[in-house]
Amino acid sequence: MNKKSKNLESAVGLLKLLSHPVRLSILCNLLHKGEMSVGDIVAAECGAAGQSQISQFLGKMRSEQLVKYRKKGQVVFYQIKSPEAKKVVQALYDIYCTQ
Amino acid sequence: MNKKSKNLESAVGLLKLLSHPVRLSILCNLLHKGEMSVGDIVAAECGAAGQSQISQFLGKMRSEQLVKYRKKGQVVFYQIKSPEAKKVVQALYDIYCTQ
DNA sequence: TTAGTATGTTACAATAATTTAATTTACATT
DNA sequence: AATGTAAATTAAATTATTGTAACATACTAA
Repeated sequence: MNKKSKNLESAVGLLKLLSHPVRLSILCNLLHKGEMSVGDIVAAECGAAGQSQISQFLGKMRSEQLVKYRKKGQVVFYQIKSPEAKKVVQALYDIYCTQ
Repeated sequence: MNKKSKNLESAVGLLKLLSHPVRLSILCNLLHKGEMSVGDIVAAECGAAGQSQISQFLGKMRSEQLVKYRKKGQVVFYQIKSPEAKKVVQALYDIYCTQ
């Protein structure tokens, strides 16, 4: 696989993970708050997704190295791990959420 | 629908269109060349997608206002129309294609 | 130990996206 | 008119994503 294809696939891999309103919203919240517990993440989505779906999304983003977590007691805190994800989410925020 | 949801949906709409290696590659080429004929676009993909699929992708991106076209004889030239798309593709290029 | 709370996992139905081939339309050339 | 070329359309099969419910695990507190 040449370099161009690898870059494309990396970018597309990230874009696919960002291409869901709940996942993007979670990442946007994490970007601005730094760290959130799963409970806070679920609450912040205001019913747009249930606990199970959000846990699945977090699991996927974790397995793709987009986010990392730490556990304190029974509470799990997530934050964004990927610098590329941070940059793209910030760019989207600048484009769509500042007027 | 509140403003946050609208912003999210707009961003996700764009991201979904960018989330395919051939579509992203087309947009990246258009960004840097300014304008390309469908024939040139198909050729630039080097077999990664056929004429039919590329035409379908262009049709979708046209209907979503991401690109615009002009016709000269039987040749159709495309260019990027959406400023948001330009910004995000450029951001991805900066992140993944400069070292 | 029992019960409660936080989070994760599994399985499956529903929906959407992708791929491919065949066909069609529009224009150009002989 | 007949042929060739550029691009678009349609349709069908395949594959991927999403949404939902039920269940499981891990920790906490009574």
